Amino acid sequence: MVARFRAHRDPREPRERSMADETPNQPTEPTAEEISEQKAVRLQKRSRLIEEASELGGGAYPVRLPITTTIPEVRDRFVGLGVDEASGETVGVAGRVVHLRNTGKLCFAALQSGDGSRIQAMVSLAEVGEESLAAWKELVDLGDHLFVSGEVITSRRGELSIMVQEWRIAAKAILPLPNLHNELGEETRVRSRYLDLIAREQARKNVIDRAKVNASLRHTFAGLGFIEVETPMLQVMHGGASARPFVTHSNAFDTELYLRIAPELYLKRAVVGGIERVYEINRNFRNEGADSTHSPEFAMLEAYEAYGDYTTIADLTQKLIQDAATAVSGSHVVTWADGTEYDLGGEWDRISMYGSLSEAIGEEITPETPISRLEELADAAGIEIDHPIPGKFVEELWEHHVKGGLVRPTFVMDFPEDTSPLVRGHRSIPGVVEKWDLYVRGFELATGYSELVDPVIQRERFVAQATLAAGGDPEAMQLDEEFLRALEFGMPPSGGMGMGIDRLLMAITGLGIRETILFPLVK
RNA sequence: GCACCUCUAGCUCAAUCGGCAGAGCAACUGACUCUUAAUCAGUGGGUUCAGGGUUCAAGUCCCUGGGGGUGCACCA
Repeated sequence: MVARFRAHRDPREPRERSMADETPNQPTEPTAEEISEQKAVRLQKRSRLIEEASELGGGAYPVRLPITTTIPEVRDRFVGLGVDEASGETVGVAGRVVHLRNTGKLCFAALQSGDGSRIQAMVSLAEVGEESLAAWKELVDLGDHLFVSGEVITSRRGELSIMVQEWRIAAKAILPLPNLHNELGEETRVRSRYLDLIAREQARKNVIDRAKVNASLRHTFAGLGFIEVETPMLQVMHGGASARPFVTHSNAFDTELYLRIAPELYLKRAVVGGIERVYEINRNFRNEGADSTHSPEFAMLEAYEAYGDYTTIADLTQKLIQDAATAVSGSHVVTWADGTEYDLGGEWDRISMYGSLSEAIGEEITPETPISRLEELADAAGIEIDHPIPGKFVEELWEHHVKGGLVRPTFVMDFPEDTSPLVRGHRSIPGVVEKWDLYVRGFELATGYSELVDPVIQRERFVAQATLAAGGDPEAMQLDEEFLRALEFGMPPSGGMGMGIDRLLMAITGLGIRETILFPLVK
């Protein structure tokens, strides 16, 4: 039997078999022994459907079906139907077979649509006749897409059903669906996300929530007069962040190109050009480690607001996130996948890094605190630091003493100057810069600045970075002469912000990063 | 990069001390006009991730490589 259908399926097979002896390393079609029993059976059914297309109507993969409505619509419309009632209305719907019970003269199938809603199809000998019923039993498998038309009724058990008058295979599945009663293993969920989407409500919800968040962000921006732009992802030189880039090659220009690590330098050019409220939502690529909160490619939001500063951009960030939370859960209180409720509402705390650290250790720490004292405090806390500069000690001490205690969303403001060389100095406090990090759910969700717009200082700092790059630091920025030239024409004072979209989803849904990405990179 | 855990049927998982490789669902044959993880009778299905080693005997122990996960380090 297997040999018979294979002749239909693959006419090249005899040739390949003879070639296999001469070139055993060439990839060949799987032999009959390599195809699983279940796949072989389904391939036979597929062949039969195609051969007998005229009799059965449509074959295995019809191009068009007389669909009149959707499964969720039917469920909605006939919600009031009682038990063992007939509606008198005929519909035609399609869905994937996720449950199948064939008894002697009455067969049942549950059809599932893409949103996960289901409806039962009942195939009765009395309605369709012997031939159609027999064909149903022989040809319909779990996992097939099926079209049915018939009257909407409820079964004796009260299940909303379609009493089938006509049915057709809408698309024959030749691989068996996974067992829907157990969750897929974690690896299969990620590698075969399409199966995860069929099997798991949460997987479908994740996709929809992400779309809601993206739509909400754009809606909020639009309401505030921000313009969305798209800037280069292939860049001649990488800049705007400290990170290792992916390198690729352009045949047309015969040059190395970098996948961008940040859109910052282009968005600032846009601000120079007069697009005073500008943002981009797109992918960044960083050739670094991957773990539960880092992905090599990740969606990033960057926004710049001319005549704003790091406080106005913090206001904007809070509104963007609160609106997104509302779009997903209907309020500022979100419910994570584990059932925890998390409140993103209200005005978020804005604490200063030095102030909160001082409070936590009961000792006044300022940019003037001598490095010897910082070293003692680090030793006491068991912190080791590779490149001992005062700001690094302050940041590490802050992470050790304060970070873990942040539960509510919190802006941590005013960072040490020596660890943030590319940020504008604070307007009134020497030694610190106008930068904040937003912590939500214990991780850094966004970062904002009063942007450095002085072209002379920017050039000095770029030169310093370029010196590092020349010295072999793979993360140091290159000197972007074109960007500096743009700044020299004058960039208005601006607030700027960057936020990881994947992390925003994590904050709203409580999921790991691989769950928030539909198709995460896997080897 | 380092350490630990893990990989078995289409899917989810068992397999005691190294001793015949199993279950549920799925599949196949048959019965059943209200099933919905149906029931009943019967049947088939395995390169135990790959390669090497130890042993009378390896899913199990050892080595090398690969995939996945977790922690640490690095990193925004």
